[in-house]
This record gives sequence, structure tokens and C-alpha cells, in this order.
Amino acid sequence: MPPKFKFTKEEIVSAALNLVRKNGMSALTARALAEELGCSVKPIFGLFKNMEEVQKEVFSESKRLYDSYLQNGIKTEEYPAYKSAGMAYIRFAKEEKELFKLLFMRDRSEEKIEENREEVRPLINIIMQKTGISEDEAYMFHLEMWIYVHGIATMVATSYLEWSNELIDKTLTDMFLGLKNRYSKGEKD
Amino acid sequence: MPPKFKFTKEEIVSAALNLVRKNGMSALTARALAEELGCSVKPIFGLFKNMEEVQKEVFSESKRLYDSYLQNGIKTEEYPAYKSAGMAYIRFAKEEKELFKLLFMRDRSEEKIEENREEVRPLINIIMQKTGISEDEAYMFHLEMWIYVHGIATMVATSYLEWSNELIDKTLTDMFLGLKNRYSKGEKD
DNA sequence: TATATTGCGCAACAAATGTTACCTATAAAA
DNA sequence: TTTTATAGGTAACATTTGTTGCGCAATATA
Repeated sequence: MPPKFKFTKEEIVSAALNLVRKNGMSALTARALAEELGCSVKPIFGLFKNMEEVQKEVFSESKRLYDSYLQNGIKTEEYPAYKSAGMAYIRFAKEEKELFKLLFMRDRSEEKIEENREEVRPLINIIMQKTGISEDEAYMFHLEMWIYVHGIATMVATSYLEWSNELIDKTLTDMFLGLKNRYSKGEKD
Repeated sequence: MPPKFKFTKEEIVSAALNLVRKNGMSALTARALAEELGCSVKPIFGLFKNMEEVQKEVFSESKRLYDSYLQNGIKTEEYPAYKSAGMAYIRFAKEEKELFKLLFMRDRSEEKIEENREEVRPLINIIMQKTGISEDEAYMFHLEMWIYVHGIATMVATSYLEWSNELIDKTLTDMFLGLKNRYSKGEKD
């Protein structure tokens, strides 16, 4: 008996994501979102309790988009598995600057890197395979490598650095080999 | 004949900096600043055209504070000159998270790292001395080293990483030596 | 001591944003 | 075709923040 909904939740979140990817979370206001959708603010508050709920959805959607970058990188096999993760992180930073800032350049005291060791176990395993070092060393190896990747990504996301994919590719390889050389030294001597 | 000013510009900027260092630039509102000073908003607008002007002063003051970190690091000679710069950058990120975000984790399209080569010439000179590589290579060396330093600093500023100064010290040395080894290879062979 | 100048506190106004009440229009069921 | 539940548009209200007008009070000078 009631009229049909003008938009689905998904359509609203999609429009919201569009605003955020262009101008950051602060651009996501009720009126701006309504304008983006071509309606009043009512359809939004009909489907979401409040704007905070929309923000959370946009945040989750951003994570999903980043995951798709990761998966795509692995799938296409453009790079070896380990480098693929770093390249995907940096590509996301380059192509989705605002979303990268949202996910990776905010307070992260609730998700400290050293408390999330399980999350990166696949990457640590790759390092152990490729270098033959111990797990603890491989973890430290990964941390150092990821600091470098994160350094590039944050510089790219803030438009401070503009390296080509080729140069990024090359320096990641060099850094990996440099670390491998350093971490393997104890074993080889 | 008129009454004395209740506060100087410096006192107001100092109070403003206090708000920003605690909760970021968004915490710097006219009313919050007035409360911090213990007065109405009038003294602020008597000495500053508007809040934007106060923000600019806070920004400049933040830069001065960072410079003092740099100078202090060099002066105390706790570390070799090159490492001193990196350690100061990271210490600033650790001790002044909000100010670090303000200075180094925002849009920087107007001050790209590769257009500011002159600014880091002293650091490049140190690298040339310590490694004997060419200037262009030393520039690239510095870029890679600084990416690593920036990576640590941003992770620290967002509370994602909590390394001790000792560990930071050690990994900076290792990274420097690793890069030196890599960049010098062509010369030695 | 009287006066003129003007900084200051209070309160108001404007703009941006979140949120909601009210009424109209719609669409499925009877 | 009529009825009824309810989505949507309009406009209002609340809150936050920047900014300013008004009248009082402080202070150096005559």
C-alpha cells in the first residue's frame, strides 16, 4: 500500500561514497547527499537512522573497495604475490586519495600493527619462503618493507610524491632485495 | 586613553596552539579559544581579522616548533647529522601527533618533494660524503631513506606503531647501511 | 578629577548542518 | 474504484560556529 522507495540503501551509500571519494568525509552532509541523489533528505533518513550510520556504511564500502584492489592485484599476477600487495596499496593511494586517507591516515590506536600479526601471516610466509629466515625475522622484515610501502603510499595520497608505477615497481624490488641481503647475512656467514 | 589589551597576539596564538596540539585544527573554534583564555571572543577579534588568520598563525607556529626539534637534534649531537634529521622528524611525530598531521599529513600538491631539492641539499651533501656516490644518486638515496623515515613517522603519529627510540635508531642505521651497500655496489665492483 | 578613547562582555545575527513534523501523493490490497 | 499505509517534499527547529553591534568600564591625558 505505501509508495515504493525512491532509492535503495545501496544506491544511497554509492552516492555517498562518490561524495567522499571526491572531497573526503567532511563533504558527506545530508543536503549534499540529497542533491547528489536528486531528492530531499527524507529518503536518506527513511533508510538510515542518522548520518553517522551512512558514514559507517561508506567506511565499510571503502574497505571493500580496497580489498578489491588487493584481490585484483593477486588475481592478475602482474607482480609476484608479495610485491602485489604493496603495489595494490600504493595504487589505491594514488587512485583513491581520499579513501586512502580515510582508511590509513587516521587514528589507528585501536588496530596497532603489532597486535595484528595474524592478519599479515600470508605475507610473512612468502618472505620466509623467499629468504629462509625465521618467522620472527620475517615479521620484522615485513614490518620494515611495509613501512617503506606505507611511506610511498602516504606521500602519493597527499600529492607530495608522484612516482610512475615503473619507478615504484623498481624501488620495491630494490628495497626487498636490500632487506633480504641484510636479513640473510647472519645465515650466510 | 583606551583600556589595556587583556592579551597579546602571542598569548592568543599560544593558547590556540595548545588547543590544536591536543585535538587538531578542528578544535580551534572562537568560543573554545576564548574559554582557553578565560575571556569572551572579543579580544580575539580585536587582534585578529578572523579565525582564519589565527589558524595561519598556529600553522606558522607549528612549523617553528618543528624547526626547533630539528635544530635541537643537530645541536645536542645525540646522533650523526643525517640521522639526527630523521630522528627529529619521528620524535616530532611521536610527541606532537596533531601538529605532525597538520604539517605533514595534508594535501601537499603545492610543495612536491621533487620540486624542493634545494631544501634538502645539506642532507644530500652528507650522503655524498658518507658514500661517495654522485649527487643524483645521493638525491635518490635520500628520497628512499626519507620515505622510510616518513613511513615510521606517519605510523607513529596515527598510533599505528609504537617503537622505542632505540629500535627506531637501530632500524634507521640498518636502513642507511643497506641503502649505502646497494648504492655503492656500482662503484665498488 | 574629568574626559575622551576604545577594549571587553553580552547577546544577537547569519550560515551550515542534523533532524523531524506535517501534509501530500503513491501504490498495493480490498 | 476505493481505501489505507507510508515514502517523500517542504519547511521548521536545534545546534554549532563565525562574526558583529551595543553599552559599559578602564586608562592615559589635560
